[in-house]
Amino acid sequence: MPPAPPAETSVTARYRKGDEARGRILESALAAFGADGFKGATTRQIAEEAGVSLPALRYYFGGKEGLYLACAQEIVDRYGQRLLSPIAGAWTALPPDPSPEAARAALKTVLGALAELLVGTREAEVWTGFVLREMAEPGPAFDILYGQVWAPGVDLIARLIGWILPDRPTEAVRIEAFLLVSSLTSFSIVRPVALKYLAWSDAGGERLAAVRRVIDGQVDRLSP
Amino acid sequence: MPPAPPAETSVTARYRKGDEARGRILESALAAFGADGFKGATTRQIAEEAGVSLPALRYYFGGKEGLYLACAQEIVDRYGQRLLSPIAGAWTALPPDPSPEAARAALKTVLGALAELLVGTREAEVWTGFVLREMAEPGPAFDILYGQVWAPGVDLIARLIGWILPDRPTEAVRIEAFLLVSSLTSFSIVRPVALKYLAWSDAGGERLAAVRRVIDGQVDRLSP
DNA sequence: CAGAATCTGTATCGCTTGATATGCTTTGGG
DNA sequence: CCCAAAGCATATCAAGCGATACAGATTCTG
Repeated sequence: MPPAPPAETSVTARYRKGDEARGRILESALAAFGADGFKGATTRQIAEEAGVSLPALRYYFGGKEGLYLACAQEIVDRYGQRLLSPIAGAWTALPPDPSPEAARAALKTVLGALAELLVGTREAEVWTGFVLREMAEPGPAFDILYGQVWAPGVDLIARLIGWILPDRPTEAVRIEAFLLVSSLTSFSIVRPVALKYLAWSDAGGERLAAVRRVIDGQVDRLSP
Repeated sequence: MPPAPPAETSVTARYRKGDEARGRILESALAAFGADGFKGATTRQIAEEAGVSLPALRYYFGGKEGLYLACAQEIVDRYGQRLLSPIAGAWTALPPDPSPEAARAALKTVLGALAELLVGTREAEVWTGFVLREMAEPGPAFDILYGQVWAPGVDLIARLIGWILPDRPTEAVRIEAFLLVSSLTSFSIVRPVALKYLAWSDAGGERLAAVRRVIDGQVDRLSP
């Protein structure tokens, strides 16, 4: 039996050095799994990039699969919050039973934040690949990623659309929300294609603004 | 040296049995690469599922990478044609310098065919995974897939949108086309998520019709 | 039917993978 | 200062990987 892997969180501040190593392993594991998938990524590559030896992975995470699940949890904790907070912010700023105009403005805010994260920076590339793989072919981390990242995000957007289009059937609203979010994630997932097709060298600044204008136009045209 | 892998195409009808085996290998390789990626898929698994022995892969395709490239070519030949033909059909039926109304109708036809392939059937699931991986992280098959499947498809759709919105800047039109196509591909790529979120057991019949109505609505609302 | 070309299966090689046994070093509380 | 807990590295294992040497079976041609 392994020497009892440390508990989930450091109870009494613990040893510093260990937590740092743990963080580095998680970081390189996220990149590796996101780029190559569970089977494609190798523990040796992850360990080397994190600057630790191979058995350290087992020490901290119990093994490759434990590391994979820890990555999923890390995405939920870190990026999920980064993603959901602007949504929740726009949400709470909304009056109860808001007008279509108020909902439209909130939707623009939310999608703008999403576009900034997914289109404007490469920050999200690390974990969109991870999430996408799990969504395309459900594995051990599907439930946690779907339930705590994907579904809440799309669902809140669907509700906003529902307020803009009160007469539209719920199913049509949900399809609209699904398509909207999916199209934005593509900018992160197949970024090389987007850049090549649009002849961009990057997707920040004026380019991001152009995407936001297109999205805002789609929101403006959301009408019965 | 290997015993001279057979030429690209059977010059004089050749032996039958060999071509059949070749086809079976290609089929299971498409599924395996699409599901697990290049590194994740194993030659043994491909061979077993195709009902051939391991060295047959080397005999017909030279090795794992040759098989991968042959899969890309197969996608271009088979599905690329299946995808591009309705687009090209709607294209040639269009008068030169068409009116916004004619372009709008053509766009609906094209997107409807695309939706039927990507949303309505699981036929595309095999190769959308393959294409997506290559687009997300360019490998040896990127150029052929981008140049002969992705770019032509999106480009033709962008031109149709350009005719609907003649005053819109080219870049905005291209972004719109990119987002439109990307959103549809999501139905094939992350099908499990789409089905779960919409509480569907499948995406045929009335469900496909619902998606097409939403897309048609988006096309109808394409206006300056 | 003979012989060459084409196809297929067995066995194995060298390598990489994830896992792990074992012992040394570092850390921080008493 | 001491020692138990925590962190870490070397070395190695069994399993699975892609590739391939080689002999046998099959198929078409003349």
